[in-house]
Amino acid sequence: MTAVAKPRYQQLKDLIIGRISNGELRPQDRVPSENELVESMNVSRMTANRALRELTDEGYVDRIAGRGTFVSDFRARSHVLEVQNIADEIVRRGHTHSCEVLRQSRQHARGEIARALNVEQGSDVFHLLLVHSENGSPVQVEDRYVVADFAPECMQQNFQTVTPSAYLTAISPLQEAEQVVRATLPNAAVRQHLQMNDDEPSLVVIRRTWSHGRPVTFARLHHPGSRYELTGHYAPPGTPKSTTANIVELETFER
Amino acid sequence: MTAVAKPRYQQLKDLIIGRISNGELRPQDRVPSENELVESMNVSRMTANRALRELTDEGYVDRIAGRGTFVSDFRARSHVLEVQNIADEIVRRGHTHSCEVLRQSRQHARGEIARALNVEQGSDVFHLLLVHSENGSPVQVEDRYVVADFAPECMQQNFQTVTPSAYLTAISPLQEAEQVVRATLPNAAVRQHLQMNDDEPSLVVIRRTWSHGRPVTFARLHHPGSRYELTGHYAPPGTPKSTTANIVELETFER
DNA sequence: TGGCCCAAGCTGTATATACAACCTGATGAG
DNA sequence: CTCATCAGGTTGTATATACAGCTTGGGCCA
Repeated sequence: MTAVAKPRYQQLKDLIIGRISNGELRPQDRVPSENELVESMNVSRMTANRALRELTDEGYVDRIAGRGTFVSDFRARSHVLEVQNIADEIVRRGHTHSCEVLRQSRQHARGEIARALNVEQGSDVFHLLLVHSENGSPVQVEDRYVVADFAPECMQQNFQTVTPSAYLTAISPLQEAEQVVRATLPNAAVRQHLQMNDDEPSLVVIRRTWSHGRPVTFARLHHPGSRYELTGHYAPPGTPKSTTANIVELETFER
Repeated sequence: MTAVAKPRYQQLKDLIIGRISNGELRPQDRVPSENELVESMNVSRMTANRALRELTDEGYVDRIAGRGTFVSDFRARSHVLEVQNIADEIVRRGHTHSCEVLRQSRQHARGEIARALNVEQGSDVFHLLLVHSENGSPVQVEDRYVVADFAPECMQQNFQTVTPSAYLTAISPLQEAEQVVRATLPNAAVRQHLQMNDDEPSLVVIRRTWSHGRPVTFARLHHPGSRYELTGHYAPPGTPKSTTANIVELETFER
């Protein structure tokens, strides 16, 4: 038990992250100000300042001089996890998102599913199979497994209106993700759902997501290669924002 | 001219980043200690501490209590930009990397190349075309353009031994990157170089990289879909490292 | 009523100071 | 010669204090 006392600024951060994680503090909610933390937590203002400043850097909160500190919209944090929610992505492009639910069942985890979610073989999991469309054209087949006791209300959800990703992040913040991207020729079922040509490749994203230190969901996301691409932008934390303004859209490239 | 004075801790950071960027400070070199900065820069120790601490968070330097502050090995920083160097990746798997140079020429940037690199039409650029192999099996066709005045020695380099990525990062740290991932059917030339079947899709990564605030290189990286996948792991900066230890390899999955 | 100004509270930065923990190299005892 | 100890430098953390700049809301004045 090498339980050396954690630094006080870290204790403050853990306290606030905890309140955000368990829903006590929700996006847009006001976080105690530095001076309030000084009083209630018995620390100096510089220590409270460091805790809140680091939480800002890590995307948990936003600070506005003269107003206060507020819990970030999850949107602001999600960039850490890259593309998380295809519905948001589509809406951000100004297009309309729709979704068809092909399967929504409870079953026993077997083989690779149980291993991926790190649960016993035969444990209860939910299985979701959805097709997401952009302006009526299918762009993603979502084949997702969710650990049952993480999301007990899963069978009552209407995933046409709230995507699984949005639902899961609403239950608890997703803290860690792992993904694999592949190019494959899809099987007949996927090809049919996505209205793809016979020789069209698909871009497959296999993603596992953690919450509170354990895997909670495992998804295979199939996309038509001709109508979907993944984009990413990476910059170290200290990069001044001005440089990103120079970035030109790559979408105009034709191969 | 809204040239309000930058905060002093930021000035210190810029100063040190500048010395790293221009090669004055190289990996493993000692960075001035907090007390040295206090004396030479006329700041308080807390200000110097903040500058060095943030540079640590951003991956520029490593600090060891009792010893000092040292410029990071670039390897430690590269994770920010995700997969950068396929040779390192292959070596890390314990395999052998080899590379064939198909083209290494100077030419004038046209059309999309000039736009992507944000240079005048007709500006000088270097064009590289390489095939990377893992244990003798080709895994990547690298089709890269480099702004000429950024890397004037480019034609003298032997890219069989040092990959363009490693060469470019050695010249100057890459600070920002943008990438697009697509699944496509490759053209005949790429298919031949990668020894792919007729109906095999390829995973294409299109990447632009910035240094000192301007794009310096633009690359199209083609991979055989059956032998290559992209993997990524995302965690917010504050995540304790213990959780990552739980992560199981996904490579065992078969589709 | 409408507009202005100001006080209060907030964040952002900067300094001076203090103590603890850590590492290294020199010194000295055996 | 070998080993333990110690001094000095370094980072890590914490506090008290100060001032600047921003935002909001209330109250005053015309």
